Amino acid sequence: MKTENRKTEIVRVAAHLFKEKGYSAVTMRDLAKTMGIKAASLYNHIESKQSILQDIIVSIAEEFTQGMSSILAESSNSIDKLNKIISLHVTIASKNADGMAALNTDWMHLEDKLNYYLDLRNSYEENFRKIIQAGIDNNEIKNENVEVILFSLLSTLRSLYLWIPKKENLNEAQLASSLSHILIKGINT
Amino acid sequence: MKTENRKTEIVRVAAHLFKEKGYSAVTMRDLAKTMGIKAASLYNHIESKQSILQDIIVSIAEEFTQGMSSILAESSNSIDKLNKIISLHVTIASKNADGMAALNTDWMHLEDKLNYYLDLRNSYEENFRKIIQAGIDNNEIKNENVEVILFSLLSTLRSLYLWIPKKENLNEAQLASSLSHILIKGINT
DNA sequence: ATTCAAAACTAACAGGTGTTAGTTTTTTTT
DNA sequence: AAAAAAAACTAACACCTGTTAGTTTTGAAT
Repeated sequence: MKTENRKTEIVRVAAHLFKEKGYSAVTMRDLAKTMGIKAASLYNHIESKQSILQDIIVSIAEEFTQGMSSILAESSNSIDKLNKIISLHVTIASKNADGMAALNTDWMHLEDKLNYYLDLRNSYEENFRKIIQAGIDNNEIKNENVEVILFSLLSTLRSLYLWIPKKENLNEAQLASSLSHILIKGINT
Repeated sequence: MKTENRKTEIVRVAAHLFKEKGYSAVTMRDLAKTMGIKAASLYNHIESKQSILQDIIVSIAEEFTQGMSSILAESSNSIDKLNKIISLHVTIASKNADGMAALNTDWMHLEDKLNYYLDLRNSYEENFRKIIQAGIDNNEIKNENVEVILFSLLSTLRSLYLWIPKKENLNEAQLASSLSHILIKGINT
């Protein structure tokens, strides 16, 4: 059973460096040194620096897209959907905090895949917005400005990657539950 | 009356470029081209690229520190203090969204001033934490995990710079009010 | 033991980086 | 109009950047 091949390891280490200094400030020589090899050797495994960023961001973006798709397919009410979105973010950020950092702060350095990423992100936000609006329409959610609610929720959820690695004494279920109370009880009736 | 000297203009333009691509990805030649001059000419006005980042981040960090200090000096209750913190963030993010971007995403590229910045940030967070804890202690705020409340509020407030420039149809007072309802009504009793 | 592929290496490239030195042009002050 | 100050310029530096080409080492399969 092949567990983690060299390429996957490189991408994982790169994501960790990207989180600390950002994509542009991490050189291929930095990455190579952390891997214990020379920069040129990286190219036996990866195509380019850019392809590493693509791997990191696209895989996570697609994970969110698929998660949102599952949530929409379920016939639960709006608050249930929001709770599942919260869990989705907690799960992904817990599993891949480094990758989430790249997605949040380095997406603008995507080249070929930039438009693809932006399309996924816009779709995600639009679905999120519709869930909130539906909740307002059927009195599950207070009649506040939809954009402010969306922004407030997404800001918190998108920042989880910064915070989860520092608080290891809280497990995923506890965190999701606590966030649900704080975020949802604030906007429901 | 001297309005804006050349150095201030350079720092302002730099902050705008930093917001779009990040500190590391913006070159002095990029900055010079945007200013309509040659890169070497920048050095008649500024000391170094690093000094531009310092100017941007330190001035904002000190603005927050001073704002927090004023809020603490007032003898209002915890919810009042939180509302004033929200207004502080809305005001600063509205006035200087580009600078907020640098503070949020490029602080790790500070060299000499890194520790000073981190000290200010830690103090700010600690004061914020104490306000929340005091609110819990005297029953103004629900007895939820303080760290999760702090993280949730700060995440939203720190992300304002991303969002304010896109929604120009909402004025500062309306935004602060709307945020207060959404963020505070969720955590008070 | 030999073969073969995976993964490392050295050396180098073409162009980009922040910054300095010295000079010329432009603007302001007298 | 002359002098002084501010702000631009050209040219160059020492080093760093991602990446390629060609070669050697390593480790597993035959």
